[in-house]
Amino acid sequence: MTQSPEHPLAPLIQKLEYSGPLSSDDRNAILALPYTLKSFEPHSYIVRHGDRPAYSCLLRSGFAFRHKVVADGGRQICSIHMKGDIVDLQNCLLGYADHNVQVLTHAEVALIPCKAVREITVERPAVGLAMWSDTLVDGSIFREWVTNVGRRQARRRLAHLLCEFSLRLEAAGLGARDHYVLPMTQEQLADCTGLTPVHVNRTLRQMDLDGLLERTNRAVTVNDWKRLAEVGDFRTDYLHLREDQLQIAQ
Amino acid sequence: MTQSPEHPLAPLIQKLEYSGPLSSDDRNAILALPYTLKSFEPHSYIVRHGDRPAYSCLLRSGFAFRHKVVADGGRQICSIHMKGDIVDLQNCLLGYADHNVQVLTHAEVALIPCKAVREITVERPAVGLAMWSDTLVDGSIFREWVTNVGRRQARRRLAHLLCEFSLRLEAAGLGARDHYVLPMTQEQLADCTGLTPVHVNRTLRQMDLDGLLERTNRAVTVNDWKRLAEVGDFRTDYLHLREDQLQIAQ
DNA sequence: CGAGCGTTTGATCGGTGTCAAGGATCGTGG
DNA sequence: CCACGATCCTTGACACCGATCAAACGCTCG
Repeated sequence: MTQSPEHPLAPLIQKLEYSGPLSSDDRNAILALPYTLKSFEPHSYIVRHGDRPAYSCLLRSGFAFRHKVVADGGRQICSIHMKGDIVDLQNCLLGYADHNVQVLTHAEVALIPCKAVREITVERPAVGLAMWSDTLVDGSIFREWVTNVGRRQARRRLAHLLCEFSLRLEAAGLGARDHYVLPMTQEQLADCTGLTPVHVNRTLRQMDLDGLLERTNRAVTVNDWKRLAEVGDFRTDYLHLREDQLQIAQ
Repeated sequence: MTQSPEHPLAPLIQKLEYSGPLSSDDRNAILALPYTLKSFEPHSYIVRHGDRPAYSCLLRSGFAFRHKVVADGGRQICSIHMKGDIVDLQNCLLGYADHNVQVLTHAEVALIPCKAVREITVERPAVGLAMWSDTLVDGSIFREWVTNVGRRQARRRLAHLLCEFSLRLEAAGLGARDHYVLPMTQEQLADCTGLTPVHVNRTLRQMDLDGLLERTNRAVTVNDWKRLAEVGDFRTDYLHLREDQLQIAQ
């Protein structure tokens, strides 16, 4: 994206500008936030259910996911996060973590003190509004996941999930909607969709046979995005992306 | 609750103080927000998917729910709302509604212009933080719903939903956790849990037979709340209620 | 080359959906 | 005060989607 070495907090600006451009004062205030850099090994936890973290984590590279564990040991993944996402913004205001956050791959993170997050929202209301907007988009995505898991059949569910990834990766500049790297195992896909790994395997295989997509290792190639979106009952609106972030007309 | 006639926006203060007390200046600023009163007949829509509303709706009485419709006509309810909830705060910042909001019962609502909502967050940062917190709690509840619908069996799912209602109603001063009025049909419970009405009926009946609860019309009596919480794999933490709002020790 | 992890596949099981019909309750109007 | 219709609840028989169990296969990385 950038030739010059990127400021560690630059992805945050990019993300917060999803809801509209910020003034240069606002951008500078974001870049002036205090932070500590940290990296996480694959599968390690950023936050555990019950923690009372003093920092917010900005994902600078890699992928992370939120999940909860139920009584019988089952796991449900509630969301996937990528570069630019703040994965535990809520802990700053709510005090304790109500779920786990774990990295998928190796990940680079910037830790921003909660206190600084609260302060910037007071001193620069536009930044506060942008963060609030980001939280609202998060909520919108959760609603779509409730719907996906609650009311769609396996095939649609998986297609929907793949469509969501493709657009979010595209918007974040991490891939193209019809060809991208998805660093998730079938077991993790199962935990996103409330299915079992076995059934995810069969369903993906069938979609593959039907020519909907091709899989090589973890790369996904979508042959006909529009068709996949139809199968997945997928609408882009809930992602609340800007027009110019959706490069190809849907 | 109050002897003197309550200010129409008072429930909003009560709700925003879930995350901590506000100063009297902040409270007065809230009460000074412009608003219009409106009532909705049972089953009528407050907001439809795709709308671009200019107002936020504060629920003053009655119940409402958010829902989405999928390709085959199925409906998924994403959340239930009660007195004090702002049911479409997100539209103020995000521009358009990504889902439907419908009332369950007759409901009294106060419409607050989006502009006024944005302004108060700038002028009174503490109010902005409280609204943001409220959005974050919303998100937490959505995550729990994803988990509930994705990874729990029908019996646990329903028990969990009933536990959530009981605590939220108790916190809002609308009932006791072991006895309350739930104005939902079994079809609506099914749409909350991703089940069919028939299966909800059978499952509730079995819970009734097992002595977990008693149902008369729409009133629910919980015989042993702790046991219901166990069946529902229910933890209170995700609701982010204050200690003093949970009257009975869990 | 072997271990470990993830993927693939088959056989069978079970929880929930579907279809269908009857019963209860409640508001409304004669 | 009763009749009626509408809506919701209840129940049974059966079907099916996805879960479970088990085993083999294929990468990839020491």
